[in-house]
Amino acid sequence: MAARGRRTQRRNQVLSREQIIDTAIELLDTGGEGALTVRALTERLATGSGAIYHHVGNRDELLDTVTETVVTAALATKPTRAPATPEDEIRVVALALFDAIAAHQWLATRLILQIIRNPVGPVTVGIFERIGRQVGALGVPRASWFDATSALVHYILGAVSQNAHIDGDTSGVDADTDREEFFGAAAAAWQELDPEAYPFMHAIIGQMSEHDDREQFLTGIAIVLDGLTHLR
Amino acid sequence: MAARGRRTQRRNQVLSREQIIDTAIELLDTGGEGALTVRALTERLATGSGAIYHHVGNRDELLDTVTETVVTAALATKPTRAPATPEDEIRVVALALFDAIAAHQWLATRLILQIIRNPVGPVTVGIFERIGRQVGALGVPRASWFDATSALVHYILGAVSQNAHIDGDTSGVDADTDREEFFGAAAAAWQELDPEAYPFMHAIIGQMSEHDDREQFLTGIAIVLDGLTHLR
DNA sequence: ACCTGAACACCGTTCAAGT
DNA sequence: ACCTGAACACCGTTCAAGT
Repeated sequence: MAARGRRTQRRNQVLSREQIIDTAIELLDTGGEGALTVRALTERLATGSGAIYHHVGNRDELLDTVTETVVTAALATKPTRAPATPEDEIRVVALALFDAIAAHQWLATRLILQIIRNPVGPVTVGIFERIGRQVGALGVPRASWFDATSALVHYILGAVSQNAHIDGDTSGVDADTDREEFFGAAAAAWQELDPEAYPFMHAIIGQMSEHDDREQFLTGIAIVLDGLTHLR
Repeated sequence: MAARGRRTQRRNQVLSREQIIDTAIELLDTGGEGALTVRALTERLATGSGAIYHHVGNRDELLDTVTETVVTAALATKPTRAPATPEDEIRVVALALFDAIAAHQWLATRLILQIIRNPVGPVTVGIFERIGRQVGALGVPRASWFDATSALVHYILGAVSQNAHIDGDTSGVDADTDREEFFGAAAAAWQELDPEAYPFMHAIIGQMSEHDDREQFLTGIAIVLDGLTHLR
């Protein structure tokens, strides 16, 4: 937002960091990580590669910035109804991440990568702080705050990543391989498994084809929250 | 193992799939994903690129195969003492994955990527089946098996991924940036945060620098297991 | 300060040719 | 069947040169 004021100050700046970030997101959403090339950026933005490097320094840095932008935006959107309980607020944050990854399939891997590489970065810290506050309000004793928050965050990120479905590189085929088809194929593949070697898989095929990702995600959160109450 | 018999049959096969996989793991462990190039492989194995493509078809396929190999091996190692309870067995599986990722930092992202892209692959199915059986033994009602197992697996994979620490590309600096230094830096970074904006982060700095990853991981599992009992 | 675009080093992958 | 290695198309990144 500070940059917006600057733009007019600096008269006619042709290319801006925000523009690069925005087109990068477009490219990523359309064709996955493989589609974000410096050349594709220069083409869309009608510039030279040097111009891009002048603004973002690095492809990897750009990817991190983009991830940060998307996650921050997701966490910032206010829910329609103000959350009434700490549990509600945790669900709001969790679902925001869930939806962000559903909207941007490339985000799952990038988010994890960023958290691994930069555990003190704004993304990690932002999520932790947001969830952590509720853990206190939940009645978890102070000595267990870190453990409790870690458990929640780890679950959320794990679940959310697994739910990214569909190829990260959407280059190959139709992007309309939609969820029904997807789960149908999965159920069919499970059916193929040797029932002697995989009795459990066979036992849950029915639940698999009926289940709803979002609901299952919320059930998982409920399970973890429930476990947290015993830390009291 | 079937291939070993074939090796003698086919007389003097110079290059084998296993060899390629093994050197790939070496390269990955040493220098991260960036170090696994076809050229590096041809050099170490003293062949041409065509030879490698004759055996593995694809860099990406190789990466998947390697991931599968490492995960399968990790899941196959028998614990010193046979697990007595379903909870024990779950911990055994979870810690096996934990240790595998600690030993191969590149594994975290690759594992997630594989699970996203191929949710019916042997890796995903293997982990699910292994954990799922215990969930039944735990007394979770059949109708909740899928939800319960998902919660556990998602937590495990989330937690385990976050604990990969240190750069995926170990190219840049010394790989000996060891954990003490790492957590020291993290704690210091948290200290820098604005206490007004990040009260929770400040509240847990102490726990952060004292905590043990492995123990925290087990605590998390205990929390989820505890939550599962309420599904009865 | 901001941008251009040629040049460089390095990729994954293919393929005609060899054994 | 298995391997060689040159060739191709495509990367990210740099940098002298322009405005």
